[in-house]
Amino acid sequence: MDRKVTTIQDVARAAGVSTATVSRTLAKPSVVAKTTREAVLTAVAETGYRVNATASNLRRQRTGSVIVLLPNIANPFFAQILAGLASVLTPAQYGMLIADTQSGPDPDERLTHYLTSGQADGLVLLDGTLSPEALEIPGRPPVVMACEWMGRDLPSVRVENGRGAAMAVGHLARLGHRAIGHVTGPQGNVLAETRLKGFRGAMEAIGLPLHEEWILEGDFTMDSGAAAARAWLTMEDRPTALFFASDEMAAGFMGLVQRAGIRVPQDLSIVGFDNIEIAQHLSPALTTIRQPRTHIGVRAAELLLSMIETGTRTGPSEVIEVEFIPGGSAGPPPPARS
Amino acid sequence: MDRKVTTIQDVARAAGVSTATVSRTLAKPSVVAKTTREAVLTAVAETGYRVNATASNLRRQRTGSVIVLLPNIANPFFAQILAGLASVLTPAQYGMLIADTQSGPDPDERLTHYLTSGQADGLVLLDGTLSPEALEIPGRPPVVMACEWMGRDLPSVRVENGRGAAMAVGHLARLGHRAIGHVTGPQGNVLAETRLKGFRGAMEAIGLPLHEEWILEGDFTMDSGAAAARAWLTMEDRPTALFFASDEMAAGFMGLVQRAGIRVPQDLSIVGFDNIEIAQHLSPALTTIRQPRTHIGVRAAELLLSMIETGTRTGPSEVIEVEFIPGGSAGPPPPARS
DNA sequence: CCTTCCCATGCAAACGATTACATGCTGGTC
DNA sequence: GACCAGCATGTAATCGTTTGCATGGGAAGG
Repeated sequence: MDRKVTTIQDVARAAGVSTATVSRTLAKPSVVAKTTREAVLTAVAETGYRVNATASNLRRQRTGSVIVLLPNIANPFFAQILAGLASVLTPAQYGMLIADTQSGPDPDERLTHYLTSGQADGLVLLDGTLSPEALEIPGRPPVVMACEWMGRDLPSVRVENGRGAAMAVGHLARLGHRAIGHVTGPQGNVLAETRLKGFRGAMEAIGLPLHEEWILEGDFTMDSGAAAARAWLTMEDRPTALFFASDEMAAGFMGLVQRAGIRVPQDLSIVGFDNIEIAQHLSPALTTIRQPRTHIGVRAAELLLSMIETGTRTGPSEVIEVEFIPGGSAGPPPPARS
Repeated sequence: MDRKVTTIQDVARAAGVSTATVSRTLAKPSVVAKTTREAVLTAVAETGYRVNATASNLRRQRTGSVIVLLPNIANPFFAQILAGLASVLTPAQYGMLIADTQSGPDPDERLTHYLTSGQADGLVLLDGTLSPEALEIPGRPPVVMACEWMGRDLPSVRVENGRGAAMAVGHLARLGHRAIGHVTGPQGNVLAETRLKGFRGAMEAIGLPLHEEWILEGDFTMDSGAAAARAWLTMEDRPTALFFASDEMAAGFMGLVQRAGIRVPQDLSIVGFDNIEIAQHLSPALTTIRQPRTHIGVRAAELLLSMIETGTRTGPSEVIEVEFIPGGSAGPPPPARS
């Protein structure tokens, strides 16, 4: 029966029309007469015809898919952004191709590869550590960055990172903390740097002393949060509160210091960033800054689709609001010793 | 310059050969003479030619991509499996298309769609709740299931779920627990049912009493773990230990009972399943059963690729070992009251 | 020197759709 | 009745590759 795939020719024969009419019936039903339209649709149903996407794409000079390039697929942080992207791309009939920049030897080379391979009509870039030069390819498809950003001409969708940091510091200061530290993201990462700058700015604005040794470097992972915890435990003069550039680091830190007998928030206050799912299920629940990741994905996808449709290479960037999420991990500082 | 894309014709002209030779040079370099091969490669480099994947796929009757169909993209549990899949598919020059079954109205319809749309050469299925009938499509591409399974003819890659449950129960029993409960995954899920069966089997084998009211239903999420915690807190006769069908539920449960003043493991012992990243960063670290998710993804991808290459629709299933991960969340039961 | 064979290459037909352009028909207007 | 407009449909070129078959030339063997 269905041994060979049915083509548009088969449908045309069955309906007694030309292939052109079949194609038109499926693409713009309004231009064909009602009777023929019905005949064609019946023939389609009978033969079980499905249009061959590859052939269609070849003729229409498009691919029908979008590549999402992220630093590391295994990082659950991106899962929700992917969900947001998919919720827009799927209804718009675009496939979502996932690739990461870490698995190969040269991340920039991967980007170039995907930009020139013609495998996609557009690209969503979630890795801000790539070099902007890799994007300077004539005739490349449109690119949108999400979460991170670089250069000024590349459209991006991101949150108010600096303001989030300021909200965290402000909250801790209002609780009475004066000795506030920060655990950063990886050096060279624009998110990490912006949050650090936001932290410094807020400390200065409030008039709190800034101890450079209270700024610990992390890389957004739980393990690096735990490493920061080990460093904090050995400090002679410890900050009474810490703002983390990511919830993952905050969680890794909190777990380790709790196992070392430190009480949160009685001995130490903690504020994270992102509001990942586990945050509210920790004990105590994590006080954090919410970053609406699904929404970021949605907006990035919408932006990219509009660029694909209009053929633009550049577009407006969008900055999305953050929200303060109170938890139990931040409280008043312990009474001063000595 | 690069206004129009360069085609194989341009390269052929530049190298002074036919398009056939160019194609052969790129596909099987061994069949063309050394001198011509070099001339072609030079021309390719000069013109910046990239083969048009769509045209190539059309001619070769393939798509060069694989669809991964999962219940919910936002679930971080799948992120590591995706990483495993990608680590095999990318080097093999296959694109990885991601789609979920939840976003549309009818999950089965989505599966049918992807099986018939001819958008992929193969499909990795991570959702075992779909009906097997949806797979009975003549001429469909090969399908491999990962983590879950259904039917007997569909190849799958999964872990020893029953054995993992038995390991958990055995550990708790050796610590002295006799009152052991279980929080299950969602009804109808094959993983949930197998782990539940493993739990019942182990309890019986060891000779421990089974209280049906100590078997709480969850759905693998942290929220459902928290809900189970609320139920446990209201129980008059509480189990002293709980085995959870997922780490997420265990984490959600532990957070809530800890905030209610319960001490883990002094008052209650907890064992999870999966060994998600957060497990070892909780306080106490979660005792759990490790499921090597990256490896599952790797094996599933390898299996699928071999099926694509050989044109088989069926293949061997594979069951991967689990590993007991000791943590701090399981300890001896509290001394009996009254 | 003549076969025979094989190797490297070219020719041209697919792959399956879309769409600009041509055509034929219907119906309205003067 | 002639003419024109406009609509529905058909014809055929095209998208960029891959690959079965044909071809030509050189080497090897007699």
